[in-house]
Amino acid sequence: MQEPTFLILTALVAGPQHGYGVISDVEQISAGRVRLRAGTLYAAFDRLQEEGLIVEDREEIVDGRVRRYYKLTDDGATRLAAEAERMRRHARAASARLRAAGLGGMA
Amino acid sequence: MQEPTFLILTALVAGPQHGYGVISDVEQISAGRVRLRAGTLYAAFDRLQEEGLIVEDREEIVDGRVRRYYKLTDDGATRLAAEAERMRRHARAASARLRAAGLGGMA
DNA sequence: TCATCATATATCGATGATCTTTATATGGGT
DNA sequence: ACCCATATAAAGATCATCGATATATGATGA
Repeated sequence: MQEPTFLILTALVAGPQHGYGVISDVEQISAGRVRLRAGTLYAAFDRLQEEGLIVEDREEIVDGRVRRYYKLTDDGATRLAAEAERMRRHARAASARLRAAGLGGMA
Repeated sequence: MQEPTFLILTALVAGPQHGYGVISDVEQISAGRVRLRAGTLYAAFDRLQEEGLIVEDREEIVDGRVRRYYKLTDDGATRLAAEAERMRRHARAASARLRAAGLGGMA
């Protein structure tokens, strides 16, 4: 699972959100470092729904525009937890080795 | 940076290694979970050398077969440290939210 | 008022990067 | 005769990026 996908799932843990809500949330989560493109997001929505990790929650009409909300499924939460664990393990392995080698820009 | 690339760099922190050495090392680092394909590896070697994150170290001939060793550059180590930090941050954000929501398969 | 511009929202298609799959080549060990 | 270690290459898949389009409302300004 790549970074944008991971962050989209993370955003949805906090409750159902629509496209643009996810975009701003991800920007916050990543401290402004990850700015999702609309194309990336909506393609990911389709794919994740296909995989059963998210589902459409509801639609609202606000100022004449549709807002489509998606929410995380149980499978989605389980999957996200597994991915987080995997990332933590890999990050730990890398840092341990960098420390052992006295390298690694921890200036 | 995707997972295979990250793990290849991690493997090289421990010192210069050749293709098949990296494959076994990555298998160890990831506790058997990530098994690099030859195609993935050699393509990544080319790309990472292009980017200046690794360099060719030396060649050996063992039993008539070439072994080409690569090693991490300083840029490579810095980059790996940054990626590890980024992953840790994202993993932490996801876990915090999952915990707050009482979800997340931490059975 | 009317035209224009910006904003929020969603959609689509082309392109690009990275990984997977599969096949090929070679020399030594069993 | 076959398997293993090692490297290379090409086709295909997946996912992300980039850039464009569409629509309705709100804001700006002549």
